Amino acid sequence: MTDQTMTIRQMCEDFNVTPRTLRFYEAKELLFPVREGQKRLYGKRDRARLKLILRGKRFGFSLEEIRQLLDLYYMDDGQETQLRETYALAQKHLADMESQRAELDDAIAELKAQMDWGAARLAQLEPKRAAS
Amino acid sequence: MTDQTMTIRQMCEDFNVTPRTLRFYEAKELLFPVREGQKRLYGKRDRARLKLILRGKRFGFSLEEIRQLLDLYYMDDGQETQLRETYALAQKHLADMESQRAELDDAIAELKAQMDWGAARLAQLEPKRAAS
DNA sequence: CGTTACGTTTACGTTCGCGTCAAGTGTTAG
DNA sequence: CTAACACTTGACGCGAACGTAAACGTAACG
Repeated sequence: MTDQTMTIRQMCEDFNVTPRTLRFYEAKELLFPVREGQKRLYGKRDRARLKLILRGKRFGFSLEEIRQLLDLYYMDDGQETQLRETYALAQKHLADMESQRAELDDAIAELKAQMDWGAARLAQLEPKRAAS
Repeated sequence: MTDQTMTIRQMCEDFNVTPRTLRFYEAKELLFPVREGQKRLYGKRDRARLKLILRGKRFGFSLEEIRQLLDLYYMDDGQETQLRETYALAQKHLADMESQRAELDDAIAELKAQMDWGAARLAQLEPKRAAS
């Protein structure tokens, strides 16, 4: 574990996932840990990617969608065509995320309204400490 | 299809789902269409519930979680204990959704930054119309 | 009266995202 | 040397959320 690399265990603890999950992501070509002998070593790049993977999952993206998006974050060279495609893909995802944000705001507002209504009913059901 | 009820087909078209999906939700006790003979008839209540179901799905909630949450939106009577439990559950979901919103904002900001960087590289790669 | 259209139930199949053994390969501690 | 431990690669299993095919009901249309 020279440099800033870490073993699979450390990764699991840091990100609260299982080894199975990390190997699964590797099989799906989402992560590319270096091999030292037979062991996997995860570097800074892998940690950044994993962070994005887990975030993407929270937003309901599939691992395959995430895999394609990850390319956007790691294009140092990249041909122009590739760059354009990835850029277009990112635009779609951005639009998706923003509409998702709008929906989420609506849902939050509705849920709050419902909860206010529920709170009112609870207060009405229990007027014990009304004279405090 | 008297009153304001609709058949399974109309529901499918309105909400862009398959009949299989609606029957599946019914089997999971998320929807309760009335029966006219052997056919299902979906009313206003079912449409409202389906809307909430699909919304919940977009935010990564499982059907089982959604089923429990739906009770909050349809409690006309409800015992106090039940009401309290549902209220507590709703609080957790609200917290979850708000943290999700925060994450989403971050992700959107990051993605935008990446896209700006990508746009700059694209402009640099193609300075054809530089003298316009 | 046939067939076309829409509905039904039953039941097995599929994809995703891992969990869970099973069995093998180093590497270190005693 | 051996036992323990960490890591590895299969391979099968599993729950969620449907898809899909088979077989049947029934109502209307020509």
